[in-house]
Amino acid sequence: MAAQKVTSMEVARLAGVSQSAVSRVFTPGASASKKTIEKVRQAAKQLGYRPNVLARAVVSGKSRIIGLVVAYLNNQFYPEALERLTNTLQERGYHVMIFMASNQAENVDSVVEELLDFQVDGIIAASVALSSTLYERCRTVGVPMVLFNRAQDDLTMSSVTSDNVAGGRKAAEFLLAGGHEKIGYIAGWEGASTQRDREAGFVAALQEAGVKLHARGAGNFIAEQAREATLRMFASDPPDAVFVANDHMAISVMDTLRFELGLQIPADVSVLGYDDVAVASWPAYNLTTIRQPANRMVAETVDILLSKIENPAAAPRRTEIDGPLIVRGSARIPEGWKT
Amino acid sequence: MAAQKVTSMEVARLAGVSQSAVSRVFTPGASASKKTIEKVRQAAKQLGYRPNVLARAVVSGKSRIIGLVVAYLNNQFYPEALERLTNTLQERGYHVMIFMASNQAENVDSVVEELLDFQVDGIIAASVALSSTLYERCRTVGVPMVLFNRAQDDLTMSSVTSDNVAGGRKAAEFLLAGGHEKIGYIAGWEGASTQRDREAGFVAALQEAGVKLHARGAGNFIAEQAREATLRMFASDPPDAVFVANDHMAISVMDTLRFELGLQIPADVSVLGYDDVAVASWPAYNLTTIRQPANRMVAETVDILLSKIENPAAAPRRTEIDGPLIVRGSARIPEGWKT
DNA sequence: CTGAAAGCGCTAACAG
DNA sequence: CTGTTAGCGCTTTCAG
Repeated sequence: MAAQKVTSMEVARLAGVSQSAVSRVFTPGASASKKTIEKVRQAAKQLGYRPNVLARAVVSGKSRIIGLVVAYLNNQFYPEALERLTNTLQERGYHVMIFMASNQAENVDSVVEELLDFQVDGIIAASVALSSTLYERCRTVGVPMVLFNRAQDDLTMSSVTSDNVAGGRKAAEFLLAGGHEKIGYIAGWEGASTQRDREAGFVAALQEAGVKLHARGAGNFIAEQAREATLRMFASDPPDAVFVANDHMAISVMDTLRFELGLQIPADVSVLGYDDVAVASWPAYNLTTIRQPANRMVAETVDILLSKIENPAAAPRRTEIDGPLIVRGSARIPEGWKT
Repeated sequence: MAAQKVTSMEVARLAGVSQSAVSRVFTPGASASKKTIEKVRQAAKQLGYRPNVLARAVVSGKSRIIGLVVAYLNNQFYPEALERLTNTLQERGYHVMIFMASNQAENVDSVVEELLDFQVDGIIAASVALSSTLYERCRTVGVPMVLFNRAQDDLTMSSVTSDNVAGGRKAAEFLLAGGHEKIGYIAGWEGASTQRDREAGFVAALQEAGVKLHARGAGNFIAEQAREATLRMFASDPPDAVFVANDHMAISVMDTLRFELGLQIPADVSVLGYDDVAVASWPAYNLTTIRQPANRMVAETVDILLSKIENPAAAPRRTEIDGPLIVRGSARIPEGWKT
């Protein structure tokens, strides 16, 4: 029966070396003679010793823990991103502590405080907004943070998003090219920069073509609210095309259109989404959408965060990754549309 | 500008008390005079002090970190469970460190070792199998573990699942009552107890009715493999009903049946799933399925784990939670079927 | 390269 | 109730 909890001291005793020798053997950047390493490894294995990373963190000041704050997981984009994020960080020798937070700013703030208590080396805030005082706090404490899939006005804050304005434009151009004239928009949560940017790009492109938004509803990024907004929007003078702020809602909009209102897609109405989550490609939906390149967004997020951890003086980066329009069958395809 | 990292010592100095007094004020079970508490709180606020929970963990031996090991997040059941798990634990004052692991046992093992390095107070293994040596290791180290949505033969291992055998039976009874005669089954990953139990219950109930399985395919819990299995199964002498080991695959099966094979559901073939994830209720699928009560499963999991943490002598619990059949439209409804 | 010694930030007896 | 004194398990100078 192995001991309850083996310390470096016990290993040292068995190996006949000092405790600090043991420490060195298990510290990446340290040096020890081949013989010592051998003896220590041997003793460690025999005892089943593994360093206590918490104690290490206390003295070294590096916990190698990354705090991840995330709001909702029912939008498929997040589980996907979360999985990649965790894997990538794991590969780089970091570990993820996860915190759920609703979008209420106060909640996010208190949650980040708890996170700081764990001496996290960095924070990834996925799709949540946080107060500037809280951000300020992270900065003075010296914990870097990057916003994932959300941006804030503060230019000192690093963030990674897709190019939402450009994405919104692409949606408009596609609908316009398809000959649509009555174009509606179903918005996400108004507090989100992603929502605002997508809409801004969309409306701007419409305007440049001399078309004004035919109808607007708010779905708040919530499926049921998107359904209600759809019902309202189609009650009278319905649009012939709808751009929905994300796929999660777009799916709900399609269901409502087809199964509650008996409309054909895209014969009666075209639907466009944003994200390209897995379900968008399922034949039952076959949703035309703007892809958010989750893998690249994750890679970039991790890059920014780790380089800031390794070099606190690094300048903040605000990355916007361009995502392509994925043409499927939920929206009329303009004649001669080139891939 | 607040200091970089404030220690209890600095607070003590400012408040004019000893360092241990500060500790006491911030330790739940400790006592201090009203005056001391007041002074300390005041000084702490002024300095922006918060206790370093890592240091606390080192000395107290309690990290209040729970390690969560999870394999895949693309099956919607897991994000849902993960969200609840995290929230519940958060409310109870614990925090979740998340580890992704593929189903390869070696991978799971190494990941659990890393987890142990963080001195986690407990482990939740969601849908992964781990070697008995690793489990043994957790036990000697004194870290309780509970299996979520998976069980193992070892009776000393706590686990929480739905009643998969009963669920399998319910599926069979419903199909039988619907008058189906050629009944197929699409299996999940054979290494999973959930898969085995669902199939066992299903086949047993069929057998008792004198019906034998018409066809069997393996989908491995992976959507694409379920599609291929479906194609194979329907190539010749197709069944008139299929029970699929989980919703994730059932969705894929439905897509294949309708869009690749041009079959009507349930007119040509009935489909039954297992889990009742969110998408099952979407009108585009409207999948009849056995519900896994995620909320109750999570509550039970947390209960078992925390009681084992608080009282290490607690006996292991193996809970199987009964889940109802949710009748929707993907399978023929037997005449006079009562809810 | 190696051991001794100091110390990370905090909790937990222990006297007073 | 409070301050003093030991540590927790580990990293990191500092001599040798």
